[in-house]
Amino acid sequence: MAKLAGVSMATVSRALSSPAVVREKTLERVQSAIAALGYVPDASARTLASGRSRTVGAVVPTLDNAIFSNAIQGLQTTLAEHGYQLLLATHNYNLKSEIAVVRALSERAVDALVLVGSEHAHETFSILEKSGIHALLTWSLSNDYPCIGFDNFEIGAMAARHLLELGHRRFGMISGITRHNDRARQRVEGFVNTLKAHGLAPQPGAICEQPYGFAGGRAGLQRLMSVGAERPTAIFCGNDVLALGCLFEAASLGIRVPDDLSVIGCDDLPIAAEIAPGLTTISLHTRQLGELAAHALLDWSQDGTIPGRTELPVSLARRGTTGPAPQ
Amino acid sequence: MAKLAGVSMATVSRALSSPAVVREKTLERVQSAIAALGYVPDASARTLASGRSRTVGAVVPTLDNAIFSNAIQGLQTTLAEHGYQLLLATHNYNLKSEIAVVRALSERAVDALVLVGSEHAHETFSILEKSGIHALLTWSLSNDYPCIGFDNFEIGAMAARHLLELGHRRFGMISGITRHNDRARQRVEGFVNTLKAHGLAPQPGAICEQPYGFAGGRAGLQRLMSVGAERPTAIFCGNDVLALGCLFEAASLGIRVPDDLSVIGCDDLPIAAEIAPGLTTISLHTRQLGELAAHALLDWSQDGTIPGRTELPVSLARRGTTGPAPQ
DNA sequence: GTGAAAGCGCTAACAG
DNA sequence: CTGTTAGCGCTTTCAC
Repeated sequence: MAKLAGVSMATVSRALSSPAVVREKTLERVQSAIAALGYVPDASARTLASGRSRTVGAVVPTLDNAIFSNAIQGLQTTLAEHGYQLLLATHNYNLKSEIAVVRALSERAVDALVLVGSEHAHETFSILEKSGIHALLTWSLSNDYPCIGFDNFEIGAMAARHLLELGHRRFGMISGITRHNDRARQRVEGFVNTLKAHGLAPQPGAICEQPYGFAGGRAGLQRLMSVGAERPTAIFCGNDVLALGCLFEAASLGIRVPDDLSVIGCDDLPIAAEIAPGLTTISLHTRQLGELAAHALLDWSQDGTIPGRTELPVSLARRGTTGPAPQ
Repeated sequence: MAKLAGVSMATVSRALSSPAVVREKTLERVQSAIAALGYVPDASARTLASGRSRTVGAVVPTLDNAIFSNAIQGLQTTLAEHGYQLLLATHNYNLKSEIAVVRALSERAVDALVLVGSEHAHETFSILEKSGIHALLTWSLSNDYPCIGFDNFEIGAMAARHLLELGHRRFGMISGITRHNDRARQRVEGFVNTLKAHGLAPQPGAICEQPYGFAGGRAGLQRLMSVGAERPTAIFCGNDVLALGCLFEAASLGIRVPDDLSVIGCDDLPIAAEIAPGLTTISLHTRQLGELAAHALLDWSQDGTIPGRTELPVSLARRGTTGPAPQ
């Protein structure tokens, strides 16, 4: 024991967790003993005895999507700065996996958990309640739980307004898979409802769901262009990767953007600014979301401050791939 | 206690960790009691008592680079399938941060740790030794530690050979920052040494280090094109993001690829296949690296099988942005 | 300010 | 196959 340095284990413990409460001289002796012995405290013992693990869990759909890995990067970095570690898990948009993963993390005695979206299995919520783990929802807004996210309905509405202002009248949308994904669903709703409000409800078949990836964006454009005479002159893509795929396919098909077709995405990935013409897209600041989430969780588990509902701003970025309606 | 279901806590423990060793009837009773009570085992207590946490740590430079987030995705998914959790940390290419983070994870009693690259601070290695934590190096190959990675020297050599075969004689390279990054450094060495072996040592100034990002690739091309008359006809970029930035800048500058300039990257990101012409690049299979690492760690901490040195294949993908030397 | 003692909830021999 | 008995290494009252 490091208390071969003349003090009791209780004092060592205090020297480590609340240095302010031990006399300066004692503190020094403890610290040099620690250095000499190469002593490393055991987190599992600390957790067991104190009930706090200084670890937070995060469950995201996948890290293959840059928006999530960026947010996790921000979350982890901020947590680490405050002595917290990150237990990370993914569920690949599978509700069962999410339940399993949340259960696994809850056993790990995480001090708090961040989830993506507001739609989760009943069981997920009940595990959280029973274990009393603080949960923070991200990306979406919720009235029932602490959350920090975007108004996804507004994102869709914003895209619609932009396109309407440019004079378009025939619209298409390439959405991500909406099943078990409230973000994707709300973007569709925001887009469609806004068009409807202008008496321009999109035709059946004009809303096309595609799996995440460039291939999805390509397939989406093919579908939307094959509906006959009433081809859309403007397409809203639920995220930038679909938008990029759509753009690549347009190039393959010889469709000029934005002359023949306007395309707008969402996320504002770094590459959106690099391609020519720059992709019109909606900025989200996902990195910041991760950092804010970290601070909210830190405050929650340290001071007991329950986070409220934080809405992050969204805004239109660039206007390269959208332009006036043809003719 | 769940042993209100008629058995001792020891039996509950066995029912959970080695179900094969308890009688079927007893097992059932325990399980229904568990379900009824909503009992959730406490991982910190299990860890403290057993000395195993069923948690592995991973330390990567950053998640903002898709190659790392892909590998982590593979690692985490595979670990979860076997009941293991992932503690994730990043260091942003900062040696001090890495030490801090490795220390933090070692306190968390991780059963094993995965690191990126073979170059680390002495202190990092000594923490690992003292704590006896199993460490697996990834991305690079090592003769001293268990590892699973790529031959980064060969990657540079492969790029050089490809360009030499196309008849190029004046070369440039846009490398990632080589300080504290053995992968980047070895790629440079492989490239340069191979050229030297053919009597075609690149001029001073032809090897240009740039920070990761599209901007780095753009700046790199500007630098290489401003060296005067002896402009390179072929450029090897240390990774695809730099290569893409280089390509974007070439487009801005009116340099035709591959007619005026050949560009080759490394990583084979999904977008490499989508842009036109497809980016010539070297495939790495980082997802697989993550999965293999998971299996290696699982075997190591469960059966004690010490992983050896695994070299993952690399190969040339596509030939869109490279072509014969001009003239 | 500091020490002594009582666990935190589980696993791991050891009997039986 | 199952119960009993010790701790795992720390935090935390409670006295001093």
